[in-house]
Amino acid sequence: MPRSKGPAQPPAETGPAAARHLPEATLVRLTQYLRALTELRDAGRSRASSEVLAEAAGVNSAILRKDLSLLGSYGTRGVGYETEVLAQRITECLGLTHEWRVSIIGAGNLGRALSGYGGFRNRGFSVVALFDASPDLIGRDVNGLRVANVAFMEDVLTFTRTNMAVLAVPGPVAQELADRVVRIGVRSILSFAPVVLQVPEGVTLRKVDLATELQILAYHAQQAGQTGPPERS
Amino acid sequence: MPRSKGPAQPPAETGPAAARHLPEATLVRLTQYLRALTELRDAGRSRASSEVLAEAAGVNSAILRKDLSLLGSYGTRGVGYETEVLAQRITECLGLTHEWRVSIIGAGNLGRALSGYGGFRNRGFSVVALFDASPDLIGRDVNGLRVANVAFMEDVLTFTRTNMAVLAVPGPVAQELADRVVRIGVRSILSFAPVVLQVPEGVTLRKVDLATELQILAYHAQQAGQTGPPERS
DNA sequence: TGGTGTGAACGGATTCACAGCC
DNA sequence: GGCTGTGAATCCGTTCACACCA
Repeated sequence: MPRSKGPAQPPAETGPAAARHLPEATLVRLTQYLRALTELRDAGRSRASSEVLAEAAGVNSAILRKDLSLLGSYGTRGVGYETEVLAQRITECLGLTHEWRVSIIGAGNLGRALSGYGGFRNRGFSVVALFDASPDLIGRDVNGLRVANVAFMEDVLTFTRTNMAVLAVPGPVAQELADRVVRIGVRSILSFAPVVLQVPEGVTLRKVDLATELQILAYHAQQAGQTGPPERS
Repeated sequence: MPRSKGPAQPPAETGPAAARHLPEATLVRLTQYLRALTELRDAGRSRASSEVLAEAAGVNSAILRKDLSLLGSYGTRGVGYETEVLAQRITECLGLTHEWRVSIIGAGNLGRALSGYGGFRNRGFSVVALFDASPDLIGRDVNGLRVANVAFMEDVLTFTRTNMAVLAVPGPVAQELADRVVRIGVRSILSFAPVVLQVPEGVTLRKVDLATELQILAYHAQQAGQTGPPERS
């Protein structure tokens, strides 16, 4: 791949829909800015400075300005940012302008919790299917969705035009299900299974691991000498 | 706080329990190595090279060796690492040698899912209490735990000697509950609430945000031009 | 010979500081 | 005067390459 390191990218297109490749760390923060902007707007503020916005998003203002500058110039010097305009711009950049159809694989405790999570529908995501292998669950109604038999997953994924899959299944079956989901053409997967998953190039996989989170907390607590219970009553 | 930038830390202690401050990125990987080591050991392998171990953990071997070198010299040149010894060493570094007592605040879908998650108990974490504010849930049995009234949270946190709290509550009440948990002396919090939380210095807060994860997937999918449903049948 | 441990090079992300614009 | 947008400096983490050792 001839990726020259010359600073002069071919001009290509400098239109308002630019912002080719955003760093991962910036992406995470953009979602936080988006939430903060929505809150500010709902609170009636049509403008906000980088300082105010950064405070609401829980970051410092320098990195916020740096991040936003990657999307183009959407602020006004001496004034600040228009919450509505900026929120729209970020929404566009993140690819949230149309609905994403999410299927959740696994209707155990976690899968059911996810299917009922309100934060999805508010932000451009529709949960369109929920699968399980257990006869006790198949056919049951969960948050307005009928649990489908994972044996027929391919058909349902196709029928519902699923383009994102969430794996909420036990570790031992996660790889097999990931393979099936990928084979049918889904290229975005969020996995809660505590195992290493292999996916082919072109498929985006993100992982959330609850045990990892607690282990990291344990490390910091131990570092701070908090090996025992809190000593205050 | 006079944090000098001089490179020469006072020698202090160079014993086997060293490893003062590990970078955050390394911590995340250490938990993955630990899982991989446990799997390898359970599969009967008492030794593994950095190459094998890295493969099992889903990282490259250079960074693995770099990470492990921060814990001291626990490998043998020309041979590899003893899975048992190394697992023990990592466990020790992460502060997992004694049990951590976790309380889950919020017994909605997510809270119930977390309370039943087997990955905790296996790794040195005990779920000791589960709270909610809803009369419909208080007193009910969930995964062997009786849902406690959040109004009496302070008493129960003290009684159970809770030293880690998991917030699985709606955004609007998360800050208030975080404040109460901190006030009683808990210094490690894992939050699933989609809001920015303020905690005082000395308290470690980690956040998991499901909507953020999906939004980042959406960005990558859009980048790859997958705006529509998969086109394969 | 094979594989660890590590200095050095590299690259990416954050912070600083200020020029430029409203 | 105030605030954005951004080069420059800095910090941190990853990759490379190889000295060193069982």
